[in-house]
Amino acid sequence: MDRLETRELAYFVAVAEELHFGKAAERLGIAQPPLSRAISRLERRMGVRLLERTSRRVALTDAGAVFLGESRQLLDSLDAAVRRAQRARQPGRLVMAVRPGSASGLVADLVRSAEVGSHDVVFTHDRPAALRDGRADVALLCIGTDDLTGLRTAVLTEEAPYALLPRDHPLARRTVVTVAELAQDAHFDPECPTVGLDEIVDRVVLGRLVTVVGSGAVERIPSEVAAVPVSDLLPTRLALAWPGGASRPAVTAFVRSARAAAARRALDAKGTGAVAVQG
Amino acid sequence: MDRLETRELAYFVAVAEELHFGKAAERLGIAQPPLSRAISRLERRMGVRLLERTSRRVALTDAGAVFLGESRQLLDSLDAAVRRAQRARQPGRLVMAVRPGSASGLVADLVRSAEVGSHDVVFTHDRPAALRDGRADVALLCIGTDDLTGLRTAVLTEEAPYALLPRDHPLARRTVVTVAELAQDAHFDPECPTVGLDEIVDRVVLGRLVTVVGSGAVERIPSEVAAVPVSDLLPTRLALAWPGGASRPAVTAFVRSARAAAARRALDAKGTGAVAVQG
DNA sequence: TAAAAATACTCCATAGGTATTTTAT
DNA sequence: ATAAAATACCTATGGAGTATTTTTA
Repeated sequence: MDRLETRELAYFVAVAEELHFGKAAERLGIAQPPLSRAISRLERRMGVRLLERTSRRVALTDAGAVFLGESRQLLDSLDAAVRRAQRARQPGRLVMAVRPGSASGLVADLVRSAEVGSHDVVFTHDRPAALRDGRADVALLCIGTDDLTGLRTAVLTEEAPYALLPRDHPLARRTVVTVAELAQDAHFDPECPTVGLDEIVDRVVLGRLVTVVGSGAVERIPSEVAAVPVSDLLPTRLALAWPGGASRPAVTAFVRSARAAAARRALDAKGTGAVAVQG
Repeated sequence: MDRLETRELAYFVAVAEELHFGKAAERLGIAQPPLSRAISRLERRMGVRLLERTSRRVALTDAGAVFLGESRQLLDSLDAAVRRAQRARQPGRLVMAVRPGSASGLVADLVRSAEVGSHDVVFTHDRPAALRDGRADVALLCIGTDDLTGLRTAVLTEEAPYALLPRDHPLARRTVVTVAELAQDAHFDPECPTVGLDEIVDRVVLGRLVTVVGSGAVERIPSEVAAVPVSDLLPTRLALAWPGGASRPAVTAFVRSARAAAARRALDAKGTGAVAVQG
C-alpha cells in the first residue's frame, strides 16, 4: 500500500461532510466522477469501507467516522506545520499565548526570566488552539480545564481550587464546600468556561454560573463574588505548554528558564514547596 | 498556496536525514533531478528556505529543522490514522495498552468495569507509542514520566513517590528522603526508565540505578530493594490516555467507566479521597 | 578538477473532464 | 421517473527519467 496523499484526505473529508458526491465535488472544484474514483481507490488501498453508499444515500461507516476525525486533524496539523516552519526564520524569538487578564506575577516573571524583550506575547482565550495552529510557540494553561491534545506540558505550580459564588448564595459564607454541594446548584459547571475572567465574574454575579477557579484568580475578583475553597478537588496545575513533536531549542530553553522562575517563586512564597522534577 | 502532498513531506524528510540529494533519491527509489525540483518547489510554495545547499554541502536551516520534526510526526500520524480506521470495523472493541507487570488491582478493575471480555489488552513498554501508531485505543500511564505528546488523559488516581534504593544504600534506612539527597548518588535518575519493573529492580539491586516509582509498584518489589517515601516530589498521577482528536464513542464510554471504577476504588480504600472532576 | 546540485528536455502515469450507464427510491 | 453514484473513455498536467551544465571546495 503506497502512501495516501493529502489530496485524498481532503476529498474524503469533503464527501464525509457533505454526504453527497456531487456537492462535495462542487465544493472541491472538480467533477463528480473523479471524486467517486478517488474515494473508491482510497478505500481499496486502505482495505476498509469508509462510506456506505447507494444511488440515494451516502453514510459514514464506523471506520469512516474514525477516519474523518483523523483526516481533519492531519490537514490542520499540516497547515500548522507550515506556519511554524515559516515563523522559525527568527529562531530565537518565541510567541507566548496567555489568557487576557492573566498577566499577574507568574506570567510577568516568565517573560522577565528569559532575555528581556526577545519574546512576543499574544493574548487569546483559546490558547491550545493558538499552539496547534502555529500562531504561538508556548502557552500558559490549566491542566484539567484546557484540552491538552497534541501538546507537551511542564507543570509550573499548583493552585488550590476555589468555588466562585454570588455573595447571596446559600454556600457563600461557608469556609469550605464539596463538589456534591456545588452540584446542587443548577448553574454549576465544573469546567470553568474558556472566556475571560471578567466575563466569568459577570456571570457569577448575575447568578447564572457557579464554577471553580484556581487560587491565582481569587485576588482578581470583586467583592460581589465569594470564593470558597473546595475540599474534594485536586489542585489545578498551571503548566507551560508547547506543541508536541520536535521542539525548537528556544522552546526547550524557555521551558527550562520558566521552571527555574516558578521554583524561585515557590521558594519566595512559602519557604519550601513541592516542585515537579519532570512534567 | 495549494496544499502540500505527503509525498513532498517524505521527500523532504529523506533529504533532511541524508543531507545529500543523491543518497536521498536512491533511498526513495527515484532519480536525483526530480528530487531537487520537488524540494525547490516545496520551498517556493512554503515561502521558506528549508535547506542551505551548495554543490558541496547540504544543511538544514532553522525553519528546515522545525519542519523536519513536523513532517516526521505528520507521516507517522498518517499511518496511525489508517490503522485506527482499519481497526474501527469492530466499533465496540477497544485495545488497551498496559505495562507488563502492572495488571494489579487497578488494571483488573478497569477491564472488569467495562463489559467483560469485550476488550483486548496488549502488553508493551512504550504505551504512548502504541497509542500513537494506532496499535492501541487506550493506555494506562504515568503523568510526568511518560511522553504525553498528542494524547488526551484522564487522571484516575494519585500515587505517592517512593525512592528505590539498594538495601545497603546509606539512605535505605531513612523514613523519608529528598530529591537533593538522592541526587548525591551518581546513579540517580529522576525519570524512571521505561522498562519493566523487574528490570528496574534488577538494576537497583546491582547498585546501578536509584530512581523513583509510584506507591503502586512498592508492593511488587523484593526485599533486596528498599522503598523510601520522597518528601519533596508531587504525587505521580496515574492516568488513562487515548489519542487526541476525535474519539470513538467506545473510547469515551470506557473513560467514563474507568473514572467510575477509580472513584469506587478510592472510596473503598480510604473512605474519602480527592477525585478529579475533569482531566 | 571532481563531486554534487541545478537545468533542459522528453515521456508517460495518472488526475481530471465528458458522456453514458446503472441503481434505488 | 428521477436523482445520484458508478463506469467508460479521453485529455492533459505534472511527476519522473536521461543528458548536460553549473558551482564550489
